[in-house]
Amino acid sequence: MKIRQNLIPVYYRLAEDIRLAIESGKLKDGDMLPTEGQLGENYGISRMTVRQGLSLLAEAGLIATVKGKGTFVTRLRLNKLVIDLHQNADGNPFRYRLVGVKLGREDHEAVRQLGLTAGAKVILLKRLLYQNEQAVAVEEKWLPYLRGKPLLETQLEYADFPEVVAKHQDSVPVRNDAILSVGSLSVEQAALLGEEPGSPALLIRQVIYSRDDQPLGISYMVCHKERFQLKATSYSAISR
Amino acid sequence: MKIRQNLIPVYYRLAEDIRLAIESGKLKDGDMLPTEGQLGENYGISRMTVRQGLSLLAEAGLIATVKGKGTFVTRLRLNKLVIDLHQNADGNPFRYRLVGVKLGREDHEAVRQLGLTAGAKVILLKRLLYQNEQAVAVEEKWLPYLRGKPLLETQLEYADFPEVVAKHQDSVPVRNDAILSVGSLSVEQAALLGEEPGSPALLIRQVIYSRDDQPLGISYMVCHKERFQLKATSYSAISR
DNA sequence: GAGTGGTCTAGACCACCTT
DNA sequence: AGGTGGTCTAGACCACTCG
Repeated sequence: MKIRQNLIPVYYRLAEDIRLAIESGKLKDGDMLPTEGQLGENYGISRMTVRQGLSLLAEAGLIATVKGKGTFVTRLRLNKLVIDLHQNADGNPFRYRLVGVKLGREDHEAVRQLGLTAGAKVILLKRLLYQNEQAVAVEEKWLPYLRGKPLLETQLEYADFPEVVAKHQDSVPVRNDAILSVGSLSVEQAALLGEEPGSPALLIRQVIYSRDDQPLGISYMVCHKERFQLKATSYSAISR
Repeated sequence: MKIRQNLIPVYYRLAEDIRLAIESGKLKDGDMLPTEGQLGENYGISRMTVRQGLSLLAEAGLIATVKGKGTFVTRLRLNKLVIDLHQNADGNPFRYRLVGVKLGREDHEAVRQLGLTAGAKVILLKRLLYQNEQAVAVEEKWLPYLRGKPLLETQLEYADFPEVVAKHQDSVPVRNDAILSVGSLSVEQAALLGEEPGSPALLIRQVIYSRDDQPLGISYMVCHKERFQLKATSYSAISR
């Protein structure tokens, strides 16, 4: 005879119990949890179900399992932060406006980094990022030109950089490496943002790679230093 | 009679097979995978084992399961990037050097944000971040003063901000919110970094919270614009 | 009602660690 | 040798979706 609480899975409640014990300080960094068998007995559930609960905590970085030894509380890694390039620090998403498309053999650092054979054509896209009718950043993207893979206007107005690359390429994008730094506005960028040329700006340089580490696209974002702030957080909830 | 390949778990090979199918383009965004039952038959394994493999892919963001409908390929979310404040863009970790400790009732934006009662004491720590014998950033940290929770010199020289907070506080730090922006060097900061006062710099403002959203510490990092670049990546491998 | 993923069981054997 | 987590089974019932 079994009584089943359908609303909340048992493994989830186990995970919540342990999470609260950790966050309240009852379980401290390095402490060993009861063994999976013991937890199963305590909750009257099978070991596989215990493991399902513990896997949630491990995913969130709250515990670490060591084969042959046990399961231990780990201090949260709060140095690892997640940024979402979709949105500004206030949580609002961006609008895009295309301000230029060029097709040809540009001479630019990005073109060389795309690793193209000499004379290959590249596409250069310039977009303005808007928020509340105000320009907040300029984005310049380089993509290798592929015949039979037209760029659709709608994509260019709405899709973000990884999405544009995904739609335009045959290869599947699997990685995006970015570097954040500080630079200054070019004359053209300053005009688009309504700022003084040379004034400081946040730079975000993205390179999107395929599985075999071929660069599929490069993006330079130049962000207005007051209107664009990047938010990053360590937040990692346990789900389900 | 069973033949067991001990080196690589079956669920892992299942996950790798599907991952390669996705990354090579054989399975496209939105495609439905075979059902869990079918995959189990194909590989001659039980459904729970299939699910274990699929959970790896779901964790990495390659697939999404929908109850009652099926399992579907999802385009990787390459907008979400992870930054590691432990290290510079070149992958080398930092060294810290304490350049000042103050205990008292400071008047600063950070103190108000700590939500302390009027007149409560705060600790102000100033550290220099070094790399290859070169100062790359200045860090200023505010913590509420707690009696009986001394700050150890060794921690201050080696631990990063979340670790210092964890050691000094009774409450458990559970979240770190950061904002990245562009600012300029104060006279003191410029002197420490050997730069001109007022020259642009990357600002990283971190606030560490407890479970009940109490701020436990605030950190301002001011980074030399050539010597300090932040690396961010979307990379998410499947493990085990 | 048929098909799907979600939860859960009560076992089994294995690999690893400690004593 | 005994304890731990890691892998895996062959079922079961549930909740959800769709025709």
